[in-house]
Amino acid sequence: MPELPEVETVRRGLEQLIIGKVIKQVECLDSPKSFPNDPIEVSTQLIGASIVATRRRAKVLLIDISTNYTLVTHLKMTGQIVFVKEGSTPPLDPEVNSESSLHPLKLARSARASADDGLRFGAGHPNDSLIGDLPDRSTRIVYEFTDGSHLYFNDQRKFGWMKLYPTPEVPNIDFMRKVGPEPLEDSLTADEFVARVRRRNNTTIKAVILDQTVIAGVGNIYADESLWGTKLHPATRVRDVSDGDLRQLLDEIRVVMNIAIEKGGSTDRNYVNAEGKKGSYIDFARVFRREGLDCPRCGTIIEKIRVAGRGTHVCPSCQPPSSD
DNA sequence: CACTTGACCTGTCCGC
DNA sequence: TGCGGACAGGTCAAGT
Repeated sequence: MPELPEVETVRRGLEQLIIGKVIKQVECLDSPKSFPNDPIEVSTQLIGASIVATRRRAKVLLIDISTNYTLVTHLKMTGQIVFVKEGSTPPLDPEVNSESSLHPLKLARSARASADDGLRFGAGHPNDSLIGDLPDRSTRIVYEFTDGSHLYFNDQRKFGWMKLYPTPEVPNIDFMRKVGPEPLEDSLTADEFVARVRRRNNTTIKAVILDQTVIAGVGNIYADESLWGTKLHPATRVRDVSDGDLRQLLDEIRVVMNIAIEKGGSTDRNYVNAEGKKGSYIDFARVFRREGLDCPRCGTIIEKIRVAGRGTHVCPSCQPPSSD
């Protein structure tokens, strides 16, 4: 699901693909929730304007427009932003939106997941003629640029949203005011991280690092991965975690996120980058979605439990539960 | 106030 | 084969 590394991958892709392009038309194919702005304001501020920059804060993507407005986007769980060149076949990996019949685990573990796409292609999709074609059933908003290329905002589950704000107002958006520091910026020191986590001494360590007001951008995948790296059980209360372990946890968050950005993010089910391609971090994951498989560190079978209301993956040997 | 749970959605998988 | 229910998880609102 789009967490910090996935959103950053999309941002970098868009930076190469849409800077300078001029918007010719905007079409909203869905309820106002996907695009709750006044349509007249949207067309006034967007039509004829050009894309000047792409930014990211936490899991929020920011696309700056020449009219001093910014498209603020949250992909939530199943959102995608896909760029398609004029006249080119849309590159969206067909199995991503067509919900292949394969179990995600088998998909993730398949050594050559892409090699047999062709077979799954015809067999799995309900409508072969629409395979990989955009817009599709999940498309919410379509931007057409003057050169004939398109940008699609897709979201199967409609949790995501895209909203237009005057650029100077972006820092005043409620979420932006409350969100915690960026984990990959040097300005976040280990001391500050420990202090922020310690404010929530009575809850579980996993719930705390998922809290966007404590630290930005950590979601379920990288929470499980970084806790495994620190050998901390996700249900451990913060008060039972040492300062040293908290410092190491920040290091692990940084390590897994940097690797994930290198790998182009994690595609569990729906995530694709700005060119419609899947990320490969999931193949390097050490616990996430690996229940029933061997822990890569000690060989113990990885278990799936529930912590902070989320599916949670742990090695019961490396990450023993605290006695509490 | 601190913390947990449910709602928002759609599609898939599993058991009966 | 069909059907109901559990599940997936980012964030906010409501509840304890």
